[in-house]
Amino acid sequence: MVIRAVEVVYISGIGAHVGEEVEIRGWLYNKRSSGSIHFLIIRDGTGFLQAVVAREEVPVELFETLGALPQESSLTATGVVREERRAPGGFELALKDARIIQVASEYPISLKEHGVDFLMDHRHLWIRTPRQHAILRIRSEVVKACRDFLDERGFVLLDAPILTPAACEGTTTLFETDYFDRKAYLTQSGQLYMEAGAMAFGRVYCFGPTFRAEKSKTRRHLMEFWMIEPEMAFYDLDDNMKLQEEFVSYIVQRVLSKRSKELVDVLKRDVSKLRNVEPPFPRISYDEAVRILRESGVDFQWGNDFGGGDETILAERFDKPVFVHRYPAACKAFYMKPDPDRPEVVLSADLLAPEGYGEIIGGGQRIDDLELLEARIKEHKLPEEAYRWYADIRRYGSVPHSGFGLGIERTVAWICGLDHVREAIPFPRLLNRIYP
RNA sequence: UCCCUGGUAGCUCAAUGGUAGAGCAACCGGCUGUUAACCGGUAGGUUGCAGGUUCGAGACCUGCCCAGGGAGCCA
Repeated sequence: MVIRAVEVVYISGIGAHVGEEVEIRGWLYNKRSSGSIHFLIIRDGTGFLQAVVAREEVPVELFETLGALPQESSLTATGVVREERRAPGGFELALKDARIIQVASEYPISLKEHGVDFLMDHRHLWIRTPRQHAILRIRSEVVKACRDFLDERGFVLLDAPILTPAACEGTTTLFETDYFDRKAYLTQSGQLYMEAGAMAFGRVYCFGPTFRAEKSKTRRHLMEFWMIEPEMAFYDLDDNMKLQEEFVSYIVQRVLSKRSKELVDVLKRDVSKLRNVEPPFPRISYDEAVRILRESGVDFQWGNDFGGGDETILAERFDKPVFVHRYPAACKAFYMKPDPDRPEVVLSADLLAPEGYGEIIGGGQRIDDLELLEARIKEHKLPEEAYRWYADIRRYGSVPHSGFGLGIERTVAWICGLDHVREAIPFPRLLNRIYP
């Protein structure tokens, strides 16, 4: 049994150990020196702490070793915690002893500015910095909030497969792979499987990566992104939107209450724009959206889908996320239920985030009539055999049902105020970029 | 696939068609409260690649490669 002389603590909880001798374990983030006194900034994953090394208080060899230690070297340090106004964070460690675990090679990421390409090539190291910590911690909180919200309401997590036999929506380009001499595709949505799940469990959701082989090159696109997709039996379009606004509000308020430090201190986010994200959200129809665009001087043809610029114009009209419902059927996937009052539009709703972050949710009520679904599968020239199980859902106890998919990275980018979704995921897959 | 912008030291960037430079990082030295510490010094270059124009090209022209932003498509 190892007997430790001092308690090992994490920097995040250092304030509870003032006056005590503790050990911290981590990496050298930065150091400064005045000749006879070194200031080591040590990070341990939970935070950053300044350790003070005074020449007269440690052995000469240790003083010199620490003074020459390269950035990101790993070490343990022991000393007494004290409050100190001059130290970043308000506390510091009066270092008594340290053990170097590894002397790092020359570290590529300096504390000065770097370009995006360079940082992306070093993403595995970039995630060690405070800004990336803030973003990725918020991502972690967003995911937890999503799951807590649904779990508390009795939803069942039902994981969807990633390898699929055919396109879910038949529109976007899929990544193809070999499945023992047959073709298989990386999923672009778990929704179809969730519809089966909703008929089994009532309310379900899946959460996982989805893949789109589109050659998109914008700040809103990733080839691989994470989506949470709830699906509810006996929900119509209005029930669906009501759930969504509660869901999104819950996520935003959770991040505001648990991660405001990251949001405000590190990311400098203007949180006043997030505070009023509470139900209800405004709802406009596709027709109204077209009217708004035309009033704004956009030459927009009824029947087209909105572009990124159009979405920004619409979202700018409101200080909350806004629903755009009842799109033309031609814009949407084959399984969307037509509006009984106007068959040329479907009972879909997209949720547009404010401040130009675009569509964060796409969803709608699904076709529950077997004949109509089969007709749509034919119209879209989809392989009927592959969709046989999907049609079965309408064959055995069909009920009205709805669902939606929320894109995690776009949601995180919006909440954090990022200018690109690539920072909202630990290791982004971008067009022409699959390293690291 | 298309449009726009860019590619110079490890990194971030300068350089009227006329001797390729600075800051940071590295290395050597100095400094007892630093805050992306600071001060002095050393070293560091096939200017993305291939052609062309010119007495002379990092700069101008052509092609290609790579990256960034946007369009289309989407969450």
